[in-house]
Amino acid sequence: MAKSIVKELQPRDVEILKGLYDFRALSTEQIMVYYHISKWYTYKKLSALRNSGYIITTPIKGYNPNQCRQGNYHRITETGIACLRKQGYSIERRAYDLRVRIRHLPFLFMTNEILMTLRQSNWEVQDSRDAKKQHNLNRGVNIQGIVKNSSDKEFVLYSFLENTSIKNVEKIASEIAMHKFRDYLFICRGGGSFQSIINRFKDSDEVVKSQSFKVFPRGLGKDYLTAFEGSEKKFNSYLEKVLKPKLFFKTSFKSRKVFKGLNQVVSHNGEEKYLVNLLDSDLVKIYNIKRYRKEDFGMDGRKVLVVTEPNLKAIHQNLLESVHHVDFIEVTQGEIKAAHNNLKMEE
DNA sequence: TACCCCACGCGGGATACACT
DNA sequence: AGTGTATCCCGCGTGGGGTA
Repeated sequence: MAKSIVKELQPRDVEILKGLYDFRALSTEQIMVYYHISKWYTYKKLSALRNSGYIITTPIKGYNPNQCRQGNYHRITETGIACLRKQGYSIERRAYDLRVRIRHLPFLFMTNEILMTLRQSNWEVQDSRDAKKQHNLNRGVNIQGIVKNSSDKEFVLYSFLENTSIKNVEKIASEIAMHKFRDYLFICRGGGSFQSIINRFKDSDEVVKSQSFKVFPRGLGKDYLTAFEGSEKKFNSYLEKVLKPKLFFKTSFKSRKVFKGLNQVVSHNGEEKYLVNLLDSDLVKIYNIKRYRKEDFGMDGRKVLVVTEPNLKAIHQNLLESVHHVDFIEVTQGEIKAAHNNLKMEE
């Protein structure tokens, strides 16, 4: 049978080519999910694009360590780029500039997955190259991208696979010490790297100098960031909705002293407490809670009510073990995901 | 022609078992 | 125990059949 080629370029074909140009490499699955194409038609579409010379396909190796067939990934060719140019896109890079080193591929896949997921909800994303270019950063820095939510807050993104070397973490620490950003987002694929990031940065100078320093396991990160866009306001209104009447937010309250990071008072089971949402495992928040000392609590009288996730609770408790005036409430990842779907339905 | 779906083939790690 | 061989299993993706 003759090989199928692209007869008429569809809008979606162009989008796929644009995606490959932006993200440099995408797996079959990523294309399938991101462009909402049925499984088998994705294969068909991709093979037509391939046969027409727009893309080049290579098997993935080393991404899923315990699986032999890990699927293919695709990159755009010079022909594909010419095609984009014809469609009116301003194109600066050549196919040669978009090639990916094999060792780098797993990192790229993971980061792309995050960037694409965020771009689908209300985030603006910049990949590492764009981010470095715009902020005049050395091309060797490990920044994986910069993401901006709907309230224009910008986070610097770092992502990690299962394990990460001490050397790598230290390199990132020195980058953070050096540059001027204040908000950070760390996304970790495995518990190993999650724990190493937490251990390295808890109570560190880097955290003290930051406004936020959020550390997520990959799945929770994707669900949380798409559901609430990293906005405490959106999260708070969700929380109030699901927990009423047990919990509601106080708009006016008196304090003899203002404690940094403790600016949200709630009434929980009839008791006034400071609410801190730790679903993002923000190390700045943890630092602030720890500075609310026993004497402060004695004077103020409000406990801290921490929102945690069942799988992270032990870690959070451990981080806060020196603080005794803390209560926990749990929100599961599943509930976050469901909240997101519900919000989508309402739109 | 664009799109969707199913059956099956394929590759190779994992596992089980036999043999030395 | 260590090595060789057969089989299973899993998930990817092609070929072909189908619909609007």
